[in-house]
Amino acid sequence: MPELPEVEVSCLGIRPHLQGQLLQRVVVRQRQLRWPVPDEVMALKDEPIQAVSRRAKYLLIELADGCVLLHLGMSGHVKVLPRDTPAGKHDHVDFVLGSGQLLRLNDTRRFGAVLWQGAGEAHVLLSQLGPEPLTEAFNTELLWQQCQKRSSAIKLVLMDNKVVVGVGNIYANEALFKAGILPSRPAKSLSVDDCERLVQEVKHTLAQAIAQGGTTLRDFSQSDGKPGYFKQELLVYGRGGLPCMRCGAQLEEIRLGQRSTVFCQSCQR
DNA sequence: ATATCCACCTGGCGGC
DNA sequence: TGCCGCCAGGTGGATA
Repeated sequence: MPELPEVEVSCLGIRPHLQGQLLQRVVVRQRQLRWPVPDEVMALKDEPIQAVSRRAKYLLIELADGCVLLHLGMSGHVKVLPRDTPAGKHDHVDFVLGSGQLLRLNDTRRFGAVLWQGAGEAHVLLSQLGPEPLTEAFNTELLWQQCQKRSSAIKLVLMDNKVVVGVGNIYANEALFKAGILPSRPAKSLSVDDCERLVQEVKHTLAQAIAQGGTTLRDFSQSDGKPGYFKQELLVYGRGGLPCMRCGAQLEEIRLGQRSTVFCQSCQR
């Protein structure tokens, strides 16, 4: 479920419920996520929440002495619920708020994580990350320079979070299709023009998905806001073997870096 | 440094 | 129905 747009929409959704509230305590039912939930987080007591933000696919809950980092992995999601809501399967962690509500992390596959970053420190997992895709820091020049250094397929470069964060498998497929670039093209072979189109389509696709998610996933305090998502907008992802929406040719499906990759032989070069 | 592959975990689906 | 293999939105880490 979570690519960058879902994380951003989650961030926007939970922020009004968390910001300015007291984080009274943290209830951990399953400590073993991708890494064990750190002691510092387990021990939190009556900490005012100063802000809620996002970096890459991490949600940041900012406190006075540091920051709780949440990563949703492949199957995680967060919800704001009344405090007395019974916990169900895979409801691993609750952040109990002074408002009478709680923020609940549910993660079936447990690839997600809860981490701690002390005030003034940069968590090692965050310190190596590339620019945010929706900022000016991610631009044609940067992508082109990164591509010059790489012999691997452009799709892999696009999904490398040292190059740019937040471009997962769905949106890599989509953006490459819209930019008319074959996913398997060696990154080195991209022209400045190719990079310009690609940067533009990455930004456009992510922004559009956020806008859609924002309309379907508005209320995080309800039991479920499971989105109609962005699914109806997908042009290639999940459509291998089906006709290209643009030219009608049969879409190809291959594996690239062990990830499913779909493209149109005639629309992408 | 870079590229490749594996691992982590649960559940849903198609095929037999 | 039941069992089996395969696949899934991520990404750190081991290995060559």
